[in-house]
Amino acid sequence: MSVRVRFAPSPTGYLHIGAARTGLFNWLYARKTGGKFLLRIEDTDLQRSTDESTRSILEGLAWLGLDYDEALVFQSANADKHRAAALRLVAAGRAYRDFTPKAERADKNVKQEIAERARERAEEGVDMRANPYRELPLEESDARAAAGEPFAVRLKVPREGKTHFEDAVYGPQERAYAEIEDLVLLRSDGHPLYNLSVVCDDIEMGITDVIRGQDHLTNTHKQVLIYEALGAPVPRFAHLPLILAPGGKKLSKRIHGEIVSLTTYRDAGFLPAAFRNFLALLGWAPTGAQPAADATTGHDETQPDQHAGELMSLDELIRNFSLERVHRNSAIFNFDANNPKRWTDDKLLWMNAEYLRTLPFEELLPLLRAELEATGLWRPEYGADERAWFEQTVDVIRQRFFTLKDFSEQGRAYFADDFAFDDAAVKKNLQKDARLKELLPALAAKLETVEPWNVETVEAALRAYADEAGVKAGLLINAARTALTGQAVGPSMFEVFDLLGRARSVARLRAAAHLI
RNA sequence: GGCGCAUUGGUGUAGUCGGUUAACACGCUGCCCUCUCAAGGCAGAGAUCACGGGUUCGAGUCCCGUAUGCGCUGCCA
Repeated sequence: MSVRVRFAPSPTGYLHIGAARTGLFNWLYARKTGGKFLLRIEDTDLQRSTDESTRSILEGLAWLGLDYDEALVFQSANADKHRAAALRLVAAGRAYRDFTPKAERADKNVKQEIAERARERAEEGVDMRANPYRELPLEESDARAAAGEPFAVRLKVPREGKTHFEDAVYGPQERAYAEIEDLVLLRSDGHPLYNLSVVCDDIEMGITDVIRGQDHLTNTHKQVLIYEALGAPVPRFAHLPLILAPGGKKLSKRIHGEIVSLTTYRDAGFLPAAFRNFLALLGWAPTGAQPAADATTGHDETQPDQHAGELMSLDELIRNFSLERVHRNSAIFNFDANNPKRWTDDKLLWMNAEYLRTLPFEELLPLLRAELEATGLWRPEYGADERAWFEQTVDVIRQRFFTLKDFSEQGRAYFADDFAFDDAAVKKNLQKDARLKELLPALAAKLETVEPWNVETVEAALRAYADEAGVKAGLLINAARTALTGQAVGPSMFEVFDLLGRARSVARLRAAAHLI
């Protein structure tokens, strides 16, 4: 049977990077096996689900390039089927109606409350099968339901025995029935609960492999029980290690904020390919990961590489991916909220810069164009008459950029005249030496007559003038860098002169004299 | 509390059936290059493989225990 996997996020906030990683692994597995990758929005918690979240999830997946096969499924649309399934189990004696009034629970310290209750129950040795309605005759149960008495539906978990399944990542798993309560399938208001809905939908969608976060590992036993009660084949399971915050703490939206949202990275100018590559390496590694230089790419499209590097194209990712190589311990997503330079994982930043430097210009262009358009720096000429200039400029400046944002921020001076001057750069390169107030305009005058205008001629002219004025060429070069780009750092200065052209260069040298 | 899972340098990872100096990437330090900053090149610091026992001629690799972290334990998903 061909593989069918699904990614099933709940739309209760933006797309979490951990969820994105789960989506990626599902997608990779589907593409690797020639199977189908389906998408299901688990919006059964109507209180918390929002359309905006759904949009954000869809956008995030599209950004990562994770296209899904077949129609998008909204779990809430299947509630009637889930309800019917629960009632079918009641009729078959695999579940029962529980007429116990619903216990109200303060929504605040749920986790703590649950743990406390579990502890008390364990200490008192409460029998989890002691529900008075568990053995209520079906006729009586039907009658009370027909009379309008509210009820929840619970799965009738056998007293003796255990569930077991083979997890592709965590290996064989077992759990005694005695440790599993008679879980609620249907709330007393008729609302189907998560474990039931998931199983019903996975059955209906023909899911063969359930790949999801490790937080569902122990839930899986309950779901296996539901599959069995429903008489459906149990799929294969693969649970993925969690992604944690520095210190091994849970990575949460509430505590860590934007850092966990996929859209943060898109908006910060990360390249989808780079982010995807980074994400793939969280909890998974190709066989005997080696430096990229040693990659002995066999160029067999279907076989994993002997020694894949860490930088992998989408095709390489697909080719090398396997659930067997997903490991079990959780990964830490490293970042430092108090350090602007380290606001996100170092390796992610490095990887993005690497992609930015090496991506074929054609592939970079649309992303760059979007960034420049968004910041009002794009000019149609860049795609037409000035395309050669644009490409040359981008190739020069991208060598030391980290994100797409750098093109519109540090790189603004290449595309517009209204760029900002970095204070530290002005102090260091312009105000450091008062002579520059005269030297810069004089240099401008010299450059006005240089023919032709290119890297060599400008360099020769500048060095000649430095000699003539009795100053080190470096003084003029560094001052010019700040005068022309507003920055203290950047590409080789003569390249910059060449790219900006005579008119702009000269004008900016003169204008900068006023800053001294 | 119970049950489950995990634990290799700061981070991500490699380490096939246990076999001499624990590998790679990011980050960090220094040097080279140089008009700055990156990139690149070179050199280096950083791990008694969580801890304690055991099995073995020999254990990161197998077994037991402890600690720590995480997950589940809900008429949340």
